[in-house]
Amino acid sequence: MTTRRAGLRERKKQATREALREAALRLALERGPDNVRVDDIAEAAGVSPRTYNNYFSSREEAIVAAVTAERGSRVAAAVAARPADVRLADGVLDAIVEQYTAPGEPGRDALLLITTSPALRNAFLDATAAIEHPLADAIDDRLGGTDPFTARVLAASVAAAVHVALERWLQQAATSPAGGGLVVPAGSLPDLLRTALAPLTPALDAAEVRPRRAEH
Amino acid sequence: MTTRRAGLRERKKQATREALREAALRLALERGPDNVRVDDIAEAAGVSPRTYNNYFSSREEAIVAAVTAERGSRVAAAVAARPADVRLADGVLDAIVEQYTAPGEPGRDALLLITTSPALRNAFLDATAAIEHPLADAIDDRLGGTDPFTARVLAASVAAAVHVALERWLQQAATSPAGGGLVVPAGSLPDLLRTALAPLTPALDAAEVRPRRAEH
DNA sequence: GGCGAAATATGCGCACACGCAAGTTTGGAG
DNA sequence: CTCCAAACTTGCGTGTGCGCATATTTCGCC
Repeated sequence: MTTRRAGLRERKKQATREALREAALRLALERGPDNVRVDDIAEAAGVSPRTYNNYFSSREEAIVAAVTAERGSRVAAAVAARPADVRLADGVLDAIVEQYTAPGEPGRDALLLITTSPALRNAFLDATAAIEHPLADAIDDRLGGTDPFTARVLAASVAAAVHVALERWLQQAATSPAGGGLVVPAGSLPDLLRTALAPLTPALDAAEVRPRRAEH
Repeated sequence: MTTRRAGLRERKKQATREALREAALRLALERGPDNVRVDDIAEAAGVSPRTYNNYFSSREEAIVAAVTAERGSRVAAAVAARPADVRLADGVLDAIVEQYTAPGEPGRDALLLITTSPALRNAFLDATAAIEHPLADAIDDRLGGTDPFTARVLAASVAAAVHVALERWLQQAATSPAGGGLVVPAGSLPDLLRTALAPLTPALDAAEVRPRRAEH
């Protein structure tokens, strides 16, 4: 068929996964997050309720996934795409900021929706952990012969910093419900991300400069 | 009464919380983790099943809490107790290693139990997040006039590194009994913690040396 | 010492997450 | 083409997490 690589199976899986994401987000947007049951999402996607939980382990996960899907691989690709002569810290920072400031077309009102419900906020924050493994691989590639464990720790730290930044962002986004204006004027997300990642710069630099064993 | 501080309410809360922890761990040890229902734990602690979920939000949390309780405040206190002239990085590292290598009397077989069940492993790893806030406060105290946000990020990174170390430790603890194929260097938990925290040393040093605003 | 407000404990009900054991589909080997 | 094994889906049953309304306990205050 039109598919090049062997994998009709895999295509179907990705299709249902995306169908579930889209259905979950659409229903949550048009009815509000609390008026959507998993059965509704499953039905809208044309699968059994049980199958839903084979793809997502919580009700909020599918909604959030519509926004955060592929964020991990995107960040990893962005890091890998930086020219080899830029500092690792800069590359990582730019890649992160780039991915988190380009929510694309469908993401604007979706993010507003997420701000609404505490459960969705937590799910959104948890989704940050998904960048850890791809980012670890990307960092490991950059560091060449260094211990992969170090890359792993650095990636986890970056993810943790992003988590803190997003937490702060959501927090002040929720606390500023003044006029009800959907616009969140306060500290911009890029600034928050830069500020949160700044303290890690020395660690990333050190890992890059000293490719040998850590220290005695 | 014998209580000094105002708080009979608080005392009772702590009492039931500890009763739940202890009951959960005891039952899990004598019957195996899968043969313990929340109703059993609640009954053993003398409270309603509903009340259990006012204290712990999952079945595993109580069992794990019996081992990890107060770990956050312990770490924070240990950091605060270091003499003022030692480097922050060293202080944090020593405090962490100290707390995670002194599981005390009741912890040995409990940790073995946790190794058994994947659900318990995850709960144990999630419990690592509890050190973030206390540690952030402790680091903030050390850094004096610096931006608290930086301390927050550093604490989150440390917690993430500890998480990675524990993950690796549990993983090889679970894989080792079966043939022990791929044995990794640095088998002991203290070594793993030191190795995981080492890459963050430059970040902690930099935060300590430059107490003024971040940059630019 | 007693009283009103706040915090906590409990019962009820619902939706959810997931293990298990079928049925159903896919990919490949002969 | 056929058939088998592996992967995926589905229905069922159970235990669980938690919102809500209510009863009970604790605290501050006079």
